[in-house]
Amino acid sequence: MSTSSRFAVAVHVLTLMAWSDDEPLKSEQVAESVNTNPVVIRRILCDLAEATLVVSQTGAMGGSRLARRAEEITLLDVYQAVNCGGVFSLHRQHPSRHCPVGVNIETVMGEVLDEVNSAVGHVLAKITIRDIVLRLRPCVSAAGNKRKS
Amino acid sequence: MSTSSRFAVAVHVLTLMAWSDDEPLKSEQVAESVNTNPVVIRRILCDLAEATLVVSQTGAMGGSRLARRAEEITLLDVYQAVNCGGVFSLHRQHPSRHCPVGVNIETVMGEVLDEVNSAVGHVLAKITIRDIVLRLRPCVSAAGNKRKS
DNA sequence: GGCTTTGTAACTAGAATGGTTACAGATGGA
DNA sequence: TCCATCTGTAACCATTCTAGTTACAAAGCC
Repeated sequence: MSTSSRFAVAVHVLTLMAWSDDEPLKSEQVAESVNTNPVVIRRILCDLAEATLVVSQTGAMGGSRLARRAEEITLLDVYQAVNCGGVFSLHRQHPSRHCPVGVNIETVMGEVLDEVNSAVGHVLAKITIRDIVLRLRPCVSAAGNKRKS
Repeated sequence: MSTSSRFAVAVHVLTLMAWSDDEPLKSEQVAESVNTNPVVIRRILCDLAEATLVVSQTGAMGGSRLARRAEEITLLDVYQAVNCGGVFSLHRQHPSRHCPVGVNIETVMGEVLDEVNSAVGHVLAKITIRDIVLRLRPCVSAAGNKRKS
């Protein structure tokens, strides 16, 4: 019943960069949009940089920008970059080896976990950061239309 | 990067009951196979009972058994019964409402979360406790063959 | 009535998450 | 060359979650 919000924030960050069209963003600007601390953002940016999804530059006038085009970054790339573990966890303690169920349940549930994770990956691989930007725009235009009426 | 093992344990428990063919199991017996404390098991059994997947009886000679046949309990039933939350979490703090991305990213990521959760459900709905028992047996026979050679 | 077992509350230890401060190192510009 | 700026990262803290544990009331069989 607990997962981290790192994935959602990472997508948010990349979407901001796609939105801001190649202009480097400072961690403080991003933090303001996400409503958190700049260090939290920089930690996530480090993960994204390791996966070559963003490029960061230190120093004055530095910041981070996308390392690829928005349509070439899938949510699966992001999911793997921030390494949020699997959908569920296996047993903490190994079950009894003297029980016919206990001795093999970990293997079987491991297979189930693989199937589930694979299904998640399949969904995420079909969605790119560009798609997220496009899904965002209708909301923005709707707001614009409201003002007009 | 953290989920609970409640789902894996719940499947383990139900599989034990399917294996033991309608003979009521005490929480202490189950705890021995899972290698944990009986109270941990009883807590999970309460969730499973609320979802009418098991029936428990207090008192001497009490215990728990399946409320339906093993082939009529899917892993999706179990997943929902132990309510392990979704695959990932949305933002802890709401993003800035003054940013065109921040103001709508929660909605969009909520939709993505729904898609992913739905894919997980689709996989889990196809696997029953009976299937888990069947997946277990080859391992057991393999162990038997080893002793024979 | 007495023994057994579940249901549940209360407390604890340990881990994970995110927030915060602090600072070294890189970078660009005056 | 010096300074202001920004990232990368360590260290620490508060909060939350998980599961382990003890304890006990209530239910149910013999």
